Amino acid sequence: MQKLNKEFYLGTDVAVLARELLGKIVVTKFNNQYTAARIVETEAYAGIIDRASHAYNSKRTNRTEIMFAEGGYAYVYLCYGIHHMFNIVTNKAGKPDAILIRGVEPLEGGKWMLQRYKKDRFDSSIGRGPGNVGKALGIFTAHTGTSLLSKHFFIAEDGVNHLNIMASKRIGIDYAGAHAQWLYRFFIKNHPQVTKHPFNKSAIAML
DNA sequence: CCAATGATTGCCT
DNA sequence: GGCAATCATTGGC
Repeated sequence: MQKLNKEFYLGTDVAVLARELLGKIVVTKFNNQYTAARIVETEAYAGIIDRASHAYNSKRTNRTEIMFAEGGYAYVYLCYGIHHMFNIVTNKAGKPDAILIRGVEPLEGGKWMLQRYKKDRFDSSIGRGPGNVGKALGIFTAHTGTSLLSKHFFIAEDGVNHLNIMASKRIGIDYAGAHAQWLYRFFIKNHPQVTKHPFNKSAIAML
């Protein structure tokens, strides 16, 4: 399995990168628990010009500081006090783009995932939704700032496969005004680990 | 200092 | 379809 290199993360078009991440594999090996899952849904957040981005208007806080680093780091933040949201920082240093991983298909380490959910059987909710991505893979806010070129936390190339990719508006960002209309959400058509949402119906197929 | 809230989820009726 | 859970971060005082 080939680890994505630094150049990938330095790409300057966050929407293109969000689409390219579909099908790739997130690998974590925390506390000696190996888990891997295929990315099936992403959202792009375009740095300082995007009203939906935490770094909009160059807003720098302790939390968002990692977004301003060069691409290739994890940005993990807590949402609603419960959900650990895993983002991938991209672009050059000073260009705070990020990609939210919203859905993954479990591939390896199912027993660790079940343990994290306190379940004894698999169901399609495991890995579906951004909060569940962190939950399945054991990613917490403490991992923010971790390099994705490290041994225990990285993204890997998957072999070849033709994916049926759809684009839609992003979920849960009504406050972003006109920017909420951008087609910056990408997902694999009809995949069970993709969030169920009305936007799915108006999504556009991509070549 | 302190109140308000969110790139959400899952359980309830 | 409605809504409670739960807390770090944020911004206002």
